[in-house]
Amino acid sequence: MDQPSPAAPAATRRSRRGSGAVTLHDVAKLAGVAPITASRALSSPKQVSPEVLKRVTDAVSKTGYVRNGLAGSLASTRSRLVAAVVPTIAGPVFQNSIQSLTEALAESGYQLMLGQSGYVNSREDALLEAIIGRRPDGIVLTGIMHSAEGRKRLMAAGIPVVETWDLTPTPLDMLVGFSHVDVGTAMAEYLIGKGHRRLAVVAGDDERADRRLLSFETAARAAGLPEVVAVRVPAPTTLKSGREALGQLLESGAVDAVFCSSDLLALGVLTEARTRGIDVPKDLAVTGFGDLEFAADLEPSLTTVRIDGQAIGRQAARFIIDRAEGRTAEAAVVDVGFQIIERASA
Amino acid sequence: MDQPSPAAPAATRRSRRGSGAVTLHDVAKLAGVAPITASRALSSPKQVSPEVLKRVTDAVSKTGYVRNGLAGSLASTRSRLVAAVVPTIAGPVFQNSIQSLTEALAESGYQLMLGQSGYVNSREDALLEAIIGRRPDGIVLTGIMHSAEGRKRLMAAGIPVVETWDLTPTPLDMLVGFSHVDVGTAMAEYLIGKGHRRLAVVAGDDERADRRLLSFETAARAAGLPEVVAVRVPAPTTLKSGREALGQLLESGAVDAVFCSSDLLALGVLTEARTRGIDVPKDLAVTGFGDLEFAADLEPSLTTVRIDGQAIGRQAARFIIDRAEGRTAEAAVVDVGFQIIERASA
DNA sequence: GTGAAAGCGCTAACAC
DNA sequence: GTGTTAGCGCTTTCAC
Repeated sequence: MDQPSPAAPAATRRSRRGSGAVTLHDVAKLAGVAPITASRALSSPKQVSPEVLKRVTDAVSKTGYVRNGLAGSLASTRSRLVAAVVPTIAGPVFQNSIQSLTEALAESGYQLMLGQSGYVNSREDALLEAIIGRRPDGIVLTGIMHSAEGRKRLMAAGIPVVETWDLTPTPLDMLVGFSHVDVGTAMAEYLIGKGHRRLAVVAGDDERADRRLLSFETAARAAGLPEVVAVRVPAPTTLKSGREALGQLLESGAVDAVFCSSDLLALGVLTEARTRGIDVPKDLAVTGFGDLEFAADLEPSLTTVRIDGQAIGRQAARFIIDRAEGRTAEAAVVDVGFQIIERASA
Repeated sequence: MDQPSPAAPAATRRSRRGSGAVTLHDVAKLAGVAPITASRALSSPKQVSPEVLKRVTDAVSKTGYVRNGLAGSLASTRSRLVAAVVPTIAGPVFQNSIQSLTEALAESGYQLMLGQSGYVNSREDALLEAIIGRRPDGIVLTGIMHSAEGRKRLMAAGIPVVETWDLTPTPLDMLVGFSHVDVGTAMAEYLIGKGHRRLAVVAGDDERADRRLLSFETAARAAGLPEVVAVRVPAPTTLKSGREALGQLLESGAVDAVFCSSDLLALGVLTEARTRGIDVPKDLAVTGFGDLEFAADLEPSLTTVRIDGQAIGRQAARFIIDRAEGRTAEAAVVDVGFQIIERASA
């Protein structure tokens, strides 16, 4: 049965092109079944007799076969790949989301593809093209897709999309987030309720922070307070920006409460306040945003807005997997809300 | 020339299966060329006459065609996908690397696939299988691949591998990192040189931190100092762990310098020291590891070990792209080194 | 510079 | 439960 050829290594050699790797064909031949049967044995073992199953798994371990997912995806039009787009991975804000997203996906056999759009939207289009080209089973966006071009492409691609970390009356598809407007309002009311009158904001230069700032200002105005002093810093926000921002703030006059658009910024403000001998919270109330892991253990501990990033990631995964498996996703929009965590700094 | 069928939408409908999306065939037909010509027009425009190029690009924009990378990868055995494995994305340590890796890859048209292995190696095997199945053009590992099974699989797969953030005399393939042993030694010598005698370490429970700890202890012993006091904390490290660790440290007697295995841990130690009225650096020297963005702006600013995470990411990308494009990677091992950044805390 | 033919490795659809 | 057939959408090879 063997061709008169030089003694070949265990793994069968394929005809002309290809990677030279072991294929399902090789496994099937070794197990004495048809390729499709080997395929079934690997992807849905129950559909196959125990005997055949054993022969196939034996052949797999004997050859060291690893399924070519590219070929499988092409044939089945299901890639089990999910793309996530974040402004940058360097900010700690989205880490929890990405982590839980990755985990939840992995549990169901899906893999995450990561793209960074930057805070400017210029790269987004090229990124989108690269992503769609891979035919992921879903795309998770950080924030809302605003660009008309982007929306069009995404809709045309017919790939399930989850927008996150924001709320909009006009979601592209699915959505899991919370209202930045409500955050700004709630924080203003919280600080006002604590008796603060001269409010300030240190906000990163990004669109969501802007909206928190705006509603914060509106609420302050509505309460008859003096105009909110706002300092803008570049995104992504840093401790350093926070320190510098407090300096600027103090120059522009008296201020008794600062709402920072990230916990890192707040840590900067806290640090600068300390070096200047400003007592927090007595002389100055400081609040952050994100409730990062370190917020509770700062000195003073940080009053901040808790966003359940894990829940966002998990829910986004659920949404996409449900779609991919053909289950109808029951709800297209989930508002995970937020919570003001009262601690020592305000 | 048209079949007597109901007026169809712009995009041609395909025969039976498939995604229903526009294919290269559709584009080619519209442009009046063969599919392969359309393919060339898109992937190597120079090989095609200007006239044909225009007809093809017009057809692309008219149809909204997006290349199916799955099919392309299958045919060309080049996926332009690179996998990265990190213990967790939640620690800030690897962020710079991942970010610059992602960027460098994107610039050359490659995409990043992200996998989290956790700090325990149990998930690693399943992850590896999932990754290899996608036939990435390269795999970037955080740390060294130790498991024999993992090494075997990786070698068998024939995929370029870059191990990072460490050094070993027996790399799997390519390597870009630095010596943790040297870091430990250098930091011990630095602190000893500053006159400190009672050294301590707060280290995350991970294998690389272990090695820094070990060489730190060895150097202290060699200098005739009393035994180093070590506190282990769970990985990933947190500010909270740092605070608690200092508490433990103080119980075990006098200590005048602490080397923390991450800057976050060091921030915790700094915070706890302040609340206890311990003056840093007068009563206690504190050093970190990582030189995270915030280290320079803490109060006191943090003496720490700078690792150029960006360089690691960039070099890893270079390595893999060079391999993928068939250029011989000139050097298989790059030691990016490290630097002790002297600031106020020690 | 352009094209025809032949797969890449897998799975959906339809048998039996 | 298992097999046959026919692609998924692209690119390689080899012609012209």
